[in-house]
Amino acid sequence: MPRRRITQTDVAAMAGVSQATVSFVLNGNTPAGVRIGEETRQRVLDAIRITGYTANPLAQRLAGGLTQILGVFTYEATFPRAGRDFYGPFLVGIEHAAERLGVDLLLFTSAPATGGRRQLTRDGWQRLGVADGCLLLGQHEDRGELQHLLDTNYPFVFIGKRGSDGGRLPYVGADYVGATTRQVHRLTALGHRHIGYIGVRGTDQPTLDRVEGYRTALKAQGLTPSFVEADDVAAAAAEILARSLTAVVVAPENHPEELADELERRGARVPVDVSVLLLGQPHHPRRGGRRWSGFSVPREEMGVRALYLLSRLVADDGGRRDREARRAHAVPGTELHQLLNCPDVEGATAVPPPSGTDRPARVP
Amino acid sequence: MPRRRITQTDVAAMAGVSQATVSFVLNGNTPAGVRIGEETRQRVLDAIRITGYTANPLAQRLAGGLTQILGVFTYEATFPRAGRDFYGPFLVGIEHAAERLGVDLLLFTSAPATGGRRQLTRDGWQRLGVADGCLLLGQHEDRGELQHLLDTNYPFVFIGKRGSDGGRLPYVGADYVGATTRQVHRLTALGHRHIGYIGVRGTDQPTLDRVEGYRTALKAQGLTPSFVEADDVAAAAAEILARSLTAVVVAPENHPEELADELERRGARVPVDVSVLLLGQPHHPRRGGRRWSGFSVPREEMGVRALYLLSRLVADDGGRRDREARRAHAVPGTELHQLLNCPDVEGATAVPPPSGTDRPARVP
DNA sequence: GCTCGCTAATAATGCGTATTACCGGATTGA
DNA sequence: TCAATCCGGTAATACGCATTATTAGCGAGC
Repeated sequence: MPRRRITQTDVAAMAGVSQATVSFVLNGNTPAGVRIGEETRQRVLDAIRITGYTANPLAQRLAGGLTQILGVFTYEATFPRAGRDFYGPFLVGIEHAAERLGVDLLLFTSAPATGGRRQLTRDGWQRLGVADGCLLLGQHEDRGELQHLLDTNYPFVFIGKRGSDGGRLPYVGADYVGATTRQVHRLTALGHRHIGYIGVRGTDQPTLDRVEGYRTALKAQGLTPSFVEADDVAAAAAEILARSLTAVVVAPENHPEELADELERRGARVPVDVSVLLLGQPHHPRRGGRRWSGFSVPREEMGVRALYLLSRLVADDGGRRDREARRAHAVPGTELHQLLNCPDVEGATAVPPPSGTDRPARVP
Repeated sequence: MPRRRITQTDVAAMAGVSQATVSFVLNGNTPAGVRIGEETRQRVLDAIRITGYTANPLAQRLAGGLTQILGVFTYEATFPRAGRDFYGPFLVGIEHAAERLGVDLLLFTSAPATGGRRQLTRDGWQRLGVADGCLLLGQHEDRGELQHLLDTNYPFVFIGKRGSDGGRLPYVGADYVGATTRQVHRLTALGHRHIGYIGVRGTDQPTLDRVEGYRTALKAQGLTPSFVEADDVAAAAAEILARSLTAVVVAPENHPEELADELERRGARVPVDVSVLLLGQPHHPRRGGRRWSGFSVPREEMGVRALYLLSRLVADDGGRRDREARRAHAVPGTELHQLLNCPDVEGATAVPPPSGTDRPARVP
């Protein structure tokens, strides 16, 4: 009952040629010494049309070709059962790009999860091989794994800026430094002089970048940084008031909602007494919650760009010929390291400081 | 530079045996006539451990095995750029199940989209072959495509009940009939006697089921159905008031939010004057919008069950031996047709009818 | 007559695995 | 002693495709 699928051999039989001829016609390739007459070519093409033949991606790959499948590996669950949907927006972009590229997406959901984090173990390496290349999303990174990726020359692209040894790791990231800098400038333009940074200074790249942006912007304005590294919101709020800060910037993972609540509980209105700029989108938008001012991370666009970049890396790698002519002229949008702009979000949590504390820098 | 991956031949060389022996040891299979000594077996296993060998899924599949990849085909974009995220909840469940099954997911994003709908054309058939089986999500269905699926004996499972010719199509659906029936009973229990059904009666399965549930429940109560098939909310609202309905049931795609607004604009308060039960989750939950009463579709659970079912179909199909002993005792949770319960949502849009119109059926 | 050079293909091989067919030596049965 | 049986494996092949090496035919030039 399960009738075999049409193969090149079937097509060949129908056209009265050899399987190899069919392969040549399909690929348009006539590698040095092989010629196919126009008449035969047409016969083959007709046979293909009639039988509705399509290549078997697996066999192609096994024979050294490409599957037209691109992989997506997430270090955490791609679609979390609980908690915020972090990867969703990326996938929207990734899928869109995949559609345009005519490529299927392979989600590596089988990777063994150790302690909630997926590992790219040896078991996983073989599975990667099904795809022509792979997108890596998530903060976690394992030196050994990355080295192996580089060693085997397997095409991959990180989503999210890679700082350490970033030179060799292709990525598409968000410009947290620039965006954070701009947020501080928004505040100083409103007249703020005492601007704090809320949150523990972790070692993940986004945090490092936010801190750098904050530092840079304050220095440019001749102001002194004020880091509030409290463990809980209550302590943070107390510290903000103790230091008489009129504005703070805070990353989404540092509980801005709760912080604002805590501030108001202590009599400081947001934003009238304290402006709050959010360095990214809120994690758990509340129903009827605040409309945060700050910036947004272009996740969808990152997904698109990352897949395009990956696609190009695959193409470069797949076409083993003429390696030199490659980066003769860099194709725009396919640089190995891309930092996308994070557009400002107007919102409603940034206003001039209360009079009597700071003064607007310039009165219109 | 791109060092070859470890193959069975490499392992064989290290263990001093033939490639075939390695294959036998790996599969535990000793197909009638082949015997492997315990000592050799251990040597092979050691070699596997040392080299970190893992099977290449492509080669396995090509040789008639399984890839441990399951496909997901959506007739519309899986992750829509705009509009509601319909498939998301399903994917949460699907991914979770995939993780447990140790299986990767292949998203068929490359299928050519004609007029916004993906087609499963001949071009797609070959690509399907990469996966051991496939999940189909979306309302659209093409007779020819389905017939082909059945003919080729390719394992697949629909998400969403399949009515027409449903007998042969495996699916995991939601019990819209039962859930809708229950909603009407909720209303009658509150004392409503004039209950309308809002929305054009489409031919898609969920709508058919909702209408059936509505009909059944009303008949059981000795009440007469009242279908409001207006094109726009204004007309619908007018009709509701003209017919003096005290409660309506409405599917999420029929703009319940706008309908409620329109009713209140005309002086009828929701739910005081008109109770509204939502037959499913709202499509575009508003910030600070109503907390709808009604039921919810267990999409996540549907995803889980569907993938489990698919996995079983694949296993049945893959183990070509002893076909008969198969459904000797049906494994629970793997019936070919599954209808999942849609739990009630309490909400705040269902109250007893205003006194003077209807009376509570029973006063406590 | 024989080689050279060109056209138009085909035969053969490899990719990594599963599987079938076969084989060589040792032990047993008569 | 010779065949039958059993043990422990190997060789060969197929899967569907890409690619390299090779072949057959034919007209021209020496």
